[in-house]
Amino acid sequence: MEYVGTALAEMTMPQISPLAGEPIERADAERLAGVLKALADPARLRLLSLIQSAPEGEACVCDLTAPLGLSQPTVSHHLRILTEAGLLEREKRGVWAYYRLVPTAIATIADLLTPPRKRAGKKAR
Amino acid sequence: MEYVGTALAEMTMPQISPLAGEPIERADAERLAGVLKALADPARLRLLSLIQSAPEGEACVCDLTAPLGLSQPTVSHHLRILTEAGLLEREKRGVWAYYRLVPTAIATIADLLTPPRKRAGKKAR
DNA sequence: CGCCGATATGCAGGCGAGTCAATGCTGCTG
DNA sequence: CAGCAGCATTGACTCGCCTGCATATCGGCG
Repeated sequence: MEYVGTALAEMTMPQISPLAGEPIERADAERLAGVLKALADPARLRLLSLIQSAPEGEACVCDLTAPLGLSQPTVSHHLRILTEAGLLEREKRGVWAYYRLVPTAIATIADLLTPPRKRAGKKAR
Repeated sequence: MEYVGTALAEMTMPQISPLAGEPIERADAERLAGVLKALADPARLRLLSLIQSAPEGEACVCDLTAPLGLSQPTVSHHLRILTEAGLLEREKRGVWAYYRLVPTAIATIADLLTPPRKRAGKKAR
């Protein structure tokens, strides 16, 4: 399979109703739930954390299996889910596959959750 | 079973390592994943949205089954999960059970996800 | 005090998710 | 070019979760 299009990208542009104001639609709820589901796993949260705190902000699979205590296929599986959710990006250099965080992806999710009340400090969205 | 103690409450006080900086511990990852798992469901997202946008910011089960298109036991089940996750609070008045959002619960989750970089605008927590 | 309405709980079926072992694929390296 | 190392994919197993039906519980009303 080749990459079905980063659920986050679909929701970051067309403003998905954040968890505030009007009741959200079914489709919006399902898309937001989809991205949250990608986050809602201990192994994947640790993967994001590990990658982000890695030397260059990037890491390859072989660096991640040990700290997680999971098999290489399993780690690869989780990385795939995070990538398809739009949270990670993959770059293959030689034999290694380097993963890094998509810059504003997680912040976008946080913004979708946070009610608009009192958010004067930030750029007006 | 009677209410095992609002996973969010356990993580909001003792500063759970947010998804930034140091690699997060297994226990932290599991607790954060637990709360996110409560959020990562279309029906529950819609419940939160419906309750929040209800007249007094509160709603009883009988008002929620119809818009969701789910049976009453199922709605009750989801409300229970959200309550145990620390996202909702329940108040029983007469025959009805009114649910409302725990004020800063969702914002707390958003803060745990957002990296600390460039968060000058907000109060220094 | 007995019935009815609003919720909560138990139980069961079905589907999706996490994990690993085995295997295939690709690009280095000797 | 033959062998090896790093990753991805497949298949199978298990477990947890969403949902509905049936039932128990609790409060109000006639």
